[in-house]
Amino acid sequence: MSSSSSNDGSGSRFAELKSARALEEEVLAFWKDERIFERSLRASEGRPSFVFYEGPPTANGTPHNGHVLTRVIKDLFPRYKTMRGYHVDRKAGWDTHGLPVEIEVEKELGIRARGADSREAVLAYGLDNFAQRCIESVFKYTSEWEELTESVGFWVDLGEAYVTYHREYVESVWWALAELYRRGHLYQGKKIVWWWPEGGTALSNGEVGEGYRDVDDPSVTVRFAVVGQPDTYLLAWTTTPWTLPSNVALAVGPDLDYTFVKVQDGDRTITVIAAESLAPEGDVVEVVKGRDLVGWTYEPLFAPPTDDTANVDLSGRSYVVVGGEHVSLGSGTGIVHTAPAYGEDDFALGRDEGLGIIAMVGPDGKFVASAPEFVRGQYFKHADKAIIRDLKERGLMQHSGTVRHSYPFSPRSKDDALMQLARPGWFIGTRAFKDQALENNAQVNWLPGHIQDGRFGDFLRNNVDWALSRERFWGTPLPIWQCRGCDHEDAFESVEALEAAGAKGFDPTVDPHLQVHRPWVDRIVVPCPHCGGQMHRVVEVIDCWFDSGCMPFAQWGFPHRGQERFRASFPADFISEAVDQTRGWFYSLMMISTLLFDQDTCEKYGLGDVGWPRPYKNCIVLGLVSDMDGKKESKSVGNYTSPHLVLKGTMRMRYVADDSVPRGKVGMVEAAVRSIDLNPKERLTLTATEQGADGVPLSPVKWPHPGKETVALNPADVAEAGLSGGSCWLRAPFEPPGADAFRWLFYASNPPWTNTRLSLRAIREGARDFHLRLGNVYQFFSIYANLSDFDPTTDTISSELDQLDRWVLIRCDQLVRVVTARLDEFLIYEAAREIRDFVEDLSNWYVRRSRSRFWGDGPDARAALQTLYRVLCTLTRVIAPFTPFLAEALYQRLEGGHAALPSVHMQAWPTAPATARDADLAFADDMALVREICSLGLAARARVGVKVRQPLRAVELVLAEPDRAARLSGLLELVRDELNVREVHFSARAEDFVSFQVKPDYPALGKKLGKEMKLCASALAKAEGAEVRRAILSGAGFPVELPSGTIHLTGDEVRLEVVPREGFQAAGSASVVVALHADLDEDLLQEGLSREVMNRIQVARKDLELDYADRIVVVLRGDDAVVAAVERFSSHIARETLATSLSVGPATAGDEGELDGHVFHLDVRRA
RNA sequence: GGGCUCGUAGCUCAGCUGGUUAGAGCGCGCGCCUGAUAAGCGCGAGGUCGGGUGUUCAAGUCACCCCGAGCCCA
Repeated sequence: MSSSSSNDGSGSRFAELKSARALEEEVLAFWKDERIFERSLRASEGRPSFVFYEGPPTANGTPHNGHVLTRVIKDLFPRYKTMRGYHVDRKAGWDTHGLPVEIEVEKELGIRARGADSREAVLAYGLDNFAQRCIESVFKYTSEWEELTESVGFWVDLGEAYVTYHREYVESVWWALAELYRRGHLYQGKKIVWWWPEGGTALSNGEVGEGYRDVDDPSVTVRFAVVGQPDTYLLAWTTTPWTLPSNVALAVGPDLDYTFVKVQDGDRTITVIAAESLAPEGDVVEVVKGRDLVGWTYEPLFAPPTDDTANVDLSGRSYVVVGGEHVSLGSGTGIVHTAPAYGEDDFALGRDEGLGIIAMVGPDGKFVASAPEFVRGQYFKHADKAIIRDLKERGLMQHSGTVRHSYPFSPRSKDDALMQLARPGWFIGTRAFKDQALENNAQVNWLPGHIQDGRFGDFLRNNVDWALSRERFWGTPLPIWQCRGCDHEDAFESVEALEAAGAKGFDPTVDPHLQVHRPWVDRIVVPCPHCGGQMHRVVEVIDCWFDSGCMPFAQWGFPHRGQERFRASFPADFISEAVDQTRGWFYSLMMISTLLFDQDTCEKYGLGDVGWPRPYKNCIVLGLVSDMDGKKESKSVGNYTSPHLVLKGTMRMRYVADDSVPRGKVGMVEAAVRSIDLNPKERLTLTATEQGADGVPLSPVKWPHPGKETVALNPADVAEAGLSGGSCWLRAPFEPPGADAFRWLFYASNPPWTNTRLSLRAIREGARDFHLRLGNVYQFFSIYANLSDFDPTTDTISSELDQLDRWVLIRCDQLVRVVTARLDEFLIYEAAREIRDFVEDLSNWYVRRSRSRFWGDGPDARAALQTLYRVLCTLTRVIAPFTPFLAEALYQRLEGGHAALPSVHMQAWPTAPATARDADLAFADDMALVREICSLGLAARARVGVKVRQPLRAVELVLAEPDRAARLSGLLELVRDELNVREVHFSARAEDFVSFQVKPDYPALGKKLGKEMKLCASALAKAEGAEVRRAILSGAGFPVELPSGTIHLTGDEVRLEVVPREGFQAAGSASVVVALHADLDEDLLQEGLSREVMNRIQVARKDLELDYADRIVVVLRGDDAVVAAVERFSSHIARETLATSLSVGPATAGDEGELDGHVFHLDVRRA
């Protein structure tokens, strides 16, 4: 591209803009060939840096529209800040560890059988091989990610990407862990976790959150027989009967009221105890406080286990009533069944109250050997029924039913229910740092602001220690080695540290990245410095959120290497991810940096005084991408707009052949049909390959969801398109909107933190508003610039500016000023709207009103070209961060031939005076009023019913503020032209056809008058408007009687408005009334007729498909009126229509044409 | 069940610290323009600002309650 593009065969300096797709391909090729991204980075080296952190996505799934959103938001600020003179490193990253990867591999290996113990299967497969497969899987979709990244124009350094499984990265994470260990923040403990028995692992909060689903579970109220009080029972409620055999206590609220109620149970009467408000119907015997029950004991429901398969520890108290603050009256009976092995509150209570513990269900999800015989060996979820039956038979069941509630399942295997389980594991003591984290949080600039005290602050305030360890395989290994001989243990921060401690067992034949992973790392043993025994690594790997939270330093391998890079890039100025990362990356980043980079560490590594916030200063929290109806987009639901369709106009789908689909139709879910939004005549084209030329035209039709990324087709259409193998291509019947339009939707349709309703339709609509309009302006410019050989390097702008030129330049300055301010505040949406409004003004007022100026060849035409050129050049820079392709294409066309820098993205951001001059502001106001006048004038014309082509004698303007008239005088020519009237004047007899209304200026008077405001308003309403106006204009002020005395209203305290009186051809707003003189005389009619003739000639020009500059020869005939009109305006007509000759004569016999009721014949040909 | 966000025209959304004809774009209807033309422009019709109760001279805007949606958490 570059300068050669200005010479693309047409010989024109300013080349045409292509379709979005062609243009984007052109620009991508240019960026690649000229290595523009690299050069922009190199060119900005040494400048102050603006630090951006890329949150690593995981590449083992295909990218979707949510990723497009994050990528385009992330791209905007680095581009902007680069133009503003900063150096912005953009190091890509990949998240490569964790359960999702393991699951994917297990699926591939076919060992992901439901309910089976996948741990055993993985171990049987061999961890060496498994790890290899994980590495391969991690980058399974890399090419798709890279392609999408590139095609939406996200400039990020993929070549230098950090990868969380790389040895350098792992060693940084090890360092962080070793630091925490040394400071005592990393400890081994026991904790209730959500446990996935089939997977043999605990799940993180995030993972658990994904798996919640509404299900029907048992809802049972059980009787616990009170010791020493025959036929008296405590009632406790649970939805997990399988935990009842592990019950060791009942919890009551000490301050709650409990009643003893006599109820009938078959043929006996028993007494049951429950919270007063939740007790069953019956005779109330007694009411006591919860604390009165504390210490009571009861019969175990089931015989206590006799061996230790259940990890029984009944050394503490058991089968006893205890007080618990967590007991509420929200549901149940106010008495809480407590099984410390299987619940978080229960566990905490057990710890605080010194309760025993029974774990009748093992980590494999099955009842242990010491469990009651009838459930022994059963899967926990399957045991509920047997337990309920047993309790019923023994008369211990007060009530049993079912309840619908949400319960978590494995997010990776939808049928595997999770259970809570007390597990040993490693934790980070984050709770002790809660206050520091909150302090840190308080300094972050969150967008939107409510995240700070809302979602994120809330999470921090309820902080619990970070359950770090995972009993899995593919993750950063916990770098802790324990001695088997004594209890010595230590944490190692690197391979080097291990070696220094005399570690043995490294396998030099294996890839260095794998050496720091299981199983190889497990083979490394360290001699124990105390007993001379051997230290082995603990088995756990860590939560992969910890990996990503380390990225500020781990991406550079800090502190083992890259110290300089890290120092220069900590903390970040800007990060952004979607709201679902609040408890994910945003949290892990902040917590790790809060803990790790205290003053000592900062001093040690020369980081200086980092302080708060760290590690990010500004964070845009993005909303989700949803379908047209606000439902979360989902490939498996089918309400999904393919990014490929947006970018390339095609999409690859799977298909099912179904003969109930009519021929010529393609079945997809309703939301998808509406998203594509074809009009009734348009069809998608079905082909076997992406480039397939021929194809079968199909119209989308609503269909029950055929499956993930799948459409339903009639078998005959399948055959006709020659499909095989289950996949097909669908092509849209229009030019794809492209990356810029895609980006623009995310910037301009709503603020980024609100959910974006995505559809192809919405993208195309947005593009019309902005791209098409701007493209048209450029096209207009290029036509006339090329025609008149405009040369921006030599043409100079005249010192005396035309009014429109002056106006558009003021507007352009204002645009720069406002967009700069908004972007500095990270307000993308507001900036985008400003741009859109400017483009509207440029096209619809500047260009449209200036059109005739471009036709000539004199100084005014040059001035117009030069002005428009300057505006376009500025605008190109302003839009560069938003729509980088269009901006680059425009830049190359406008400046490519002579620019000092090869790309707009290397250019400096435009500058404008910090504040506008008062005169300019006033001028902009005046122009706004002129536009209002034109709008009202056109409304009045429409009411009168005369076409705009017919000139009218005059308009009269009445301003609410008459002193503005003088300032408008220079702009009235615009009004005259736009409204097609011969004269424009300010009415001398305003009061004849306008009445004045006076209203109080509420903001001004409200504060002053308070309660008297209403009285004042009604007094003004009753007063004669014209009189008030005179009083105010005279300076005396208008007197109003109020209880507190008489006040004189000044011009600042009232608002004068004008209203047209009945009977005039007028339209008005509060500030101006525009009245038309709509009477037509012969003279006006004749001119109108001549305009009709001109119109016919122009239409004929168009029919002949002439070029803009082609000359014509015109022969026309008509009746007397036509001849007279044409003769009178012949030179004008000839000039306007580029006619070299214009002959007119009387109509002859054969003439049948007609013009406004006149006989008319026209003949136009190229001169 | 808890937290956060949101509910303004048929659709997508603006509406600043409360201030008096509640705006825009799209869509729709009518019309205009014709040297940006498979473009451009104008006008118009559409809203009891989710519902209710308060505070205030004044509420789309503030408070409380209710209804509905989305997300997060449990």
